[in-house]
Amino acid sequence: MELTTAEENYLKAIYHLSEEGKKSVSTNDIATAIQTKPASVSDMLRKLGEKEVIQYRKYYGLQITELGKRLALQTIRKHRLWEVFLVDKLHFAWDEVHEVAEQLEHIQSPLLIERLDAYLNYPKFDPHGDPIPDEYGDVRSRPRIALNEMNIDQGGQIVAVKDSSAAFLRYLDKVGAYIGARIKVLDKVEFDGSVEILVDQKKTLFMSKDVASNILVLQS
Amino acid sequence: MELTTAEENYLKAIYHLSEEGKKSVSTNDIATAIQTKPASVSDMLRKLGEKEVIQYRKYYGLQITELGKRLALQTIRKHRLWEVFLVDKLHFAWDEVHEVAEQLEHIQSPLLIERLDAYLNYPKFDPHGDPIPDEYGDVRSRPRIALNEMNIDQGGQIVAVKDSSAAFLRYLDKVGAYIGARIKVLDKVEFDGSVEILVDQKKTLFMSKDVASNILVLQS
DNA sequence: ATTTATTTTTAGATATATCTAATTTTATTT
DNA sequence: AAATAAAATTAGATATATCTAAAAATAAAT
Ligand SMILES: [Mn+2]
Ligand SMILES: [Mn+2]
Ligand SMILES: [Mn+2]
Ligand SMILES: [Mn+2]
Repeated sequence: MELTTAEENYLKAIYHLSEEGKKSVSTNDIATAIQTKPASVSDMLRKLGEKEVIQYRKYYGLQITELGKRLALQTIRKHRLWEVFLVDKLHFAWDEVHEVAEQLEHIQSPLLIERLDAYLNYPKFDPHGDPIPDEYGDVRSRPRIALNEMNIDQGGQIVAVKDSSAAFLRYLDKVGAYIGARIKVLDKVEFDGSVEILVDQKKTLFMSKDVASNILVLQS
Repeated sequence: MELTTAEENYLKAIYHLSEEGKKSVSTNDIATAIQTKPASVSDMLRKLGEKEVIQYRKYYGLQITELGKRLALQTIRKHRLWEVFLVDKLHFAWDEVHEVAEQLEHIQSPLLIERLDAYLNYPKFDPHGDPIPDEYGDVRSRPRIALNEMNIDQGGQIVAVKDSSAAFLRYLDKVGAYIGARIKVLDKVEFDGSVEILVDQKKTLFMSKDVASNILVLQS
């Protein structure tokens, strides 16, 4: 069972939406995620249904199948391994890797991925803190909490970001929030949900609720 | 000016055929090289003509333009850099790299190639001894002679192979002929053009004219 | 100089992936 | 419950890339 590049992109989007969104995934959601038109999505859903990577009933949502999950996780694995390569070996910034990994994830060669994984020393997380599935699609996920949901005086370590857009990542670079940083919540503003945190026991940072909600913390 | 993957593959084939074949490149030659049908080639030639990477007159051959050469060399540069990466870093055998490089060469990212080149320490030749064009398309070519055209007692160093097929490369591995090996012609058989050579001053090897003609030597 | 053979191009299909506009189905209001 | 709004699908185009079969142009042979 081989998928085209377009099919892999759709399936990956469907997998991500299924994971987070809980309830059923809508045609419009997919169209938004993948920057295309709903008409194109309908067409593709029919094809993905025929290939049995989703279960699809017209007008009623869809459900990703076990086969679909396995294939999506394979593509995600490739995407994240390439991101590690770009950052660790080619010294890309973490906001520069996404577009390129979006292309590299479609290269077909099991040997390549096996070797790349070994070369990178079997990394468990990508530069944005997202877990890298193993070759069987198993994901070791850590219990993470959004920074805006922590209470005053609670501490932890930044382990991932929800938003991987270049704009957001560059903002984090600028204010000095990075993956691995140890943080503690100093204050929370009831009114707008913004927070004040202490980074690495030396620097205080104010951030809006919007920003904080996109930072994931492993509590200690 | 951006080319599709298919256009890049055609242009690369046309460039290679133009270089070696001397005279004009035929539709059938391209079809053979690229494993497609002449009808498909005709169609593509029209498109490549419109994009001005070749000069095309129906029924009379074609000529690659300066623009076309520049773009072809860019793709060739990418292909060969990836081959070096696969062999040097991921420990692929030299007969395993071609298919994968054929895909990787189409990844669009100037930064990626720039960084990859630096990471590999600006290699000048790929694993098959072929020169890697610089970012401006300049190729430093060495004067090379086919092994079957050398005379008895002449010596040199194997620097490249003409045929990069897995079958041929594995044969060379098996008999112990590799790029970098120092060789000397011990004997030539008039009748069938086969040769006997001394490798690294210790091992003698017999090879047919067909094999010898695909081994390129830098004479000393 | 015709005839024949070869090469190349065109015509017409098929497959993928996308779009706009129209239609259909489901969901929400009144 | 009927009317209206929203979401999803289908119809019909366009663009790329490929194929087979037919036609046209060039090259080779008699
Ligand atoms: Mn992608
Ligand atoms: Mn990532
Ligand atoms: Mn290619
Ligand atoms: Mn090569």
